[in-house]
Parts: sequence; C-alpha cells; structure tokens
Amino acid sequence: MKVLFIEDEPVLADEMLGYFSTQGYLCEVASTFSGASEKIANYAYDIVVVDIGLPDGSGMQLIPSVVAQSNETGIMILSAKHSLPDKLEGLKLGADDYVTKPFYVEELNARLHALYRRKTLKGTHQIVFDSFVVDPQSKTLFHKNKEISLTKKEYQLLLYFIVNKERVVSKPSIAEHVWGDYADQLDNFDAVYVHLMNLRKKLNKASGKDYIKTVYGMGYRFSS
Amino acid sequence: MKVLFIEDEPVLADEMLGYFSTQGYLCEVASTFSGASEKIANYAYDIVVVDIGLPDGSGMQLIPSVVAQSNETGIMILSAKHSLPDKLEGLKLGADDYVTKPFYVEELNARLHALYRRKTLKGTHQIVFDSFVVDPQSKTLFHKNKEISLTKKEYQLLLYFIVNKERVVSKPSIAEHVWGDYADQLDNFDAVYVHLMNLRKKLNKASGKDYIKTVYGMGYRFSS
DNA sequence: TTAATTCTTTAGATTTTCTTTAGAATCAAC
DNA sequence: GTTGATTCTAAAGAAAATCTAAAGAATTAA
Repeated sequence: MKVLFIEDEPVLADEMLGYFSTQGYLCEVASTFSGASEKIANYAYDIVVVDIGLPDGSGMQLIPSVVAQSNETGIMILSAKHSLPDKLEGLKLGADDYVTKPFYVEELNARLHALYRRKTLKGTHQIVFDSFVVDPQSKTLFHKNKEISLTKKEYQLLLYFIVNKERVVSKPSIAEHVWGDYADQLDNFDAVYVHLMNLRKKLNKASGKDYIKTVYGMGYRFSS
Repeated sequence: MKVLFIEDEPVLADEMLGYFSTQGYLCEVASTFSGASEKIANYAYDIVVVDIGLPDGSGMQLIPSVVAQSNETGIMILSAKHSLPDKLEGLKLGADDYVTKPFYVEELNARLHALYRRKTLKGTHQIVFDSFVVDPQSKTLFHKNKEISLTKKEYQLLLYFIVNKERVVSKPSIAEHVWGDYADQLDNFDAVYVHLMNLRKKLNKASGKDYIKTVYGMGYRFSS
C-alpha cells in the first residue's frame, strides 16, 4: 500500500514515516502545499493523509485535486481537535475519514486499514480505448464485452502503454516499468520482445487493428 | 433509523438524545450495563452506541451480545482519549467504529451515517445466486432446498466471493478478509488453497457447474 | 548493394503458480 | 479426557507463464 503523508511538523512526519514503514507501507512525505501538489499530480497513491494546517496553504485545497486525480485514492484528514467545521468541510470535499490531533499512530493505522478495505471494495473505474475496456479491479481486458485473457506481464505492459498513449516508449523504459527493480537482471530484452509480441497479437486478433506500432530503433507507440 | 445510546453521564446522554431526535432518529437510552443488556436482548437496533466506561460493568462486554443478537446492527464505541487499547479490543470484538470523548455531536452524526450506509449495503435477508441460496442468519447454504453443509472457513470464503462476484480476488486479499489479522501468521497460502478447493468441489458437486474460476497469477473469480 | 543493426517469430527450458492428496495439529462437542 | 470435525502443513505432480536462445525478416546506414 502506497501512502503519501502531507505534514509539515518534522517530528510528527518522522514518527509516522518510521512507524508505517515498519508496517509494510510504501511511504512518502510532503511537507509543503506545493510539494504535495506536485506529488499528487505525478504519482498514484492508495491513500493520502493530509494535515489541514500547512504553512503555505490549507491542506483542504489539496483534497479536490486528489479526488480529480483518482477517486480510488482514499483521503484521511489530520486536524486539530477544535476545528470541527474544517473536518466536516473536508468530508464534503471528498475526504473519507479524519483523525484528531494528537493521536496514537496505532489508531491512525487502524483507520487507514479500514479505509483501504472500504476503498478497494469500490473502485469500478474503467479505462476505455476504442472498443476495448480495461477493468483495473479485475485486471481484465474486454473487447465488445468479450473477455480477452491476459497474463500478468501482458496486463502490465498494456497498462504502461495506455498511460503513455500516443507516445513512443523505449524498451529500456518498458523494462524498467514492467519489470521494476529486476530489469537489470534481464541480460537482454528478449523477454520484453516476446511479451510485447504476444500482447500485440491478442489485441490484433480481437479487433483486427494494430494498436502497437514499431518505431524502429526507438521503441513502440500505442495509439488507437 | 433506530439507535440505542448506552451512556451513563446524564448530560451527554441528554445532549445526544436531543440532537439525534431532531435529526429524525428513533432514539433510546440505557444508562446502566444491566439496562443495556435487557434492551439489547429484547429489541433490534440499527446501531448501538456504547460508552466503554459504565458504572456497573464495561461496555466492552456488551459488544459480543450485540453481535450475537444480530450482525446487522452497527456498533459505535465511545471512549476516553487515553484508552486506545480498549478501542482496539472493541474493534476486535466486532465494533465497527469509535469516537473519542469529548466529541462534537455533529461528528458522531457523520460517523453514524457512514456506518449505517456501510451496514445496509451488506444485505440482510437471503442471498441468491443461480440455484443457490445463502441464509446469513443461519449461515447455511442451500441448493434447490437441499442444504449443503459448509465449514466456517468455507462459509466465509463463499461470502467473500459473493461480495466480490464477477471480480478477481487475489489470494492476499482473500487471506486478509477471511483470516483477518492473523493472515500474516500464515506462512504461505496453502490453507487458502485447500479451503478454496474444498468449497469449489462442494459447489461443483451440488450443481455440476464451476463457479470459482482460476485466474492464473491473479487470483480467483466467482461468477454464476 | 551490402553489412550491421534491430525486430519478429518459434520452440523449448526454466520457473512460478496451482491442484491434489494425505496426514498432523488444533478445536469443539460430548 | 475422548472423539470427531475442522483447519493447517507439507509435498509431489500438473499446468501455465516466463524466459532464453536461435534463426529468419525488416530496416537502416555505409
């Protein structure tokens, strides 16, 4: 689970980072409004924990941008006890829950867990391109209501192509994003080739169209 | 919505009663452990709000009896700020959420609303899929009026599949939801496998159909 | 045109994941 | 406590996915 903590108090930020890292969360911290904005715009998080009181702006204003980015991301508000109107306002803006400062990290942990569970149950957000539909929930691909079974690697490849639609992506960057840290262990790009071709064939077979075009010497471009 | 407030402080009890009555709730108050026990045993509530600190016993001990009475009833704990262990204990016993004293009634209101929504989603009466019927009350499964005996784990598995019908659920999420906090203690997923296969066989034997399909590398999908 | 590079395709080896079975440990009812 | 049912562990075999390798095709650059 990937969590972004937006908190300007270094002591509290450190405590949360320390605790939740050991709990197996993938943690990131932003200490300013602008820093948080940038992270929200560029990365996807399962949960964003936002402190309302920030030095350079109200965390409240961050909530809509999180919602806009992905409504699968859970939003947890941290706020001082006496600012109830803030909390209610936050919930209205799309936050899912809030915890009052001061609090025990264990309590926040319990709430984050509950929030995550609730969120993962929902999220029927689907990605559409041409006559294809990708359902991230079930990690399946449909073409005109017919399911096209993809292997894990093929699915990840497809997602990376969709994210970079109409752009040329190089093999090294594909390797890095689909294979992650283990990309170096691949002696060559044979595996990339093979999975790419398999995905290409499946898409072609279902639709009769070539979605993945080769850009010789550069990489591949996915376009509809 | 019918709510039982278990609270011994008259001032707070009055405040809640006054506020929630105007909000259109059907409210009842119990100020002692014994009084609360009696009400729980004899009436059905949508939500029970229970204060942990009561003069003649811990509200904690009331939780199991509420759960036993009906697992459709939502349970909200009220507790002092410094009694975190109590709260966690309460959640383990089956409570759904908690609010720390002191609190604003608006906050409690927001939480009760959220809790109610969550609870009513869960479906109460009987769950039907194909020629199967699940009766959550008695926790039994029927196929064309013939009872199919399920073990506890198999029943929980089935329920989790039904909730996530037509979606792929991963083994880790199955482990988390069926085995709960103890999921980590399972060294591997052998147990998940075994119970899953047993359930699959029972469903298949009764109906001749395969309801649980394997999605290689992803998990399983339950579909009718 | 030719050589070098990059890409495609295929087949089989390797690894991972799933199924099945059997028996040990645990739990619950008597 | 004893018994029976349930749950968990372990291990072996099956199935699927992934990777490797190698040969042929396409593209580019000299």
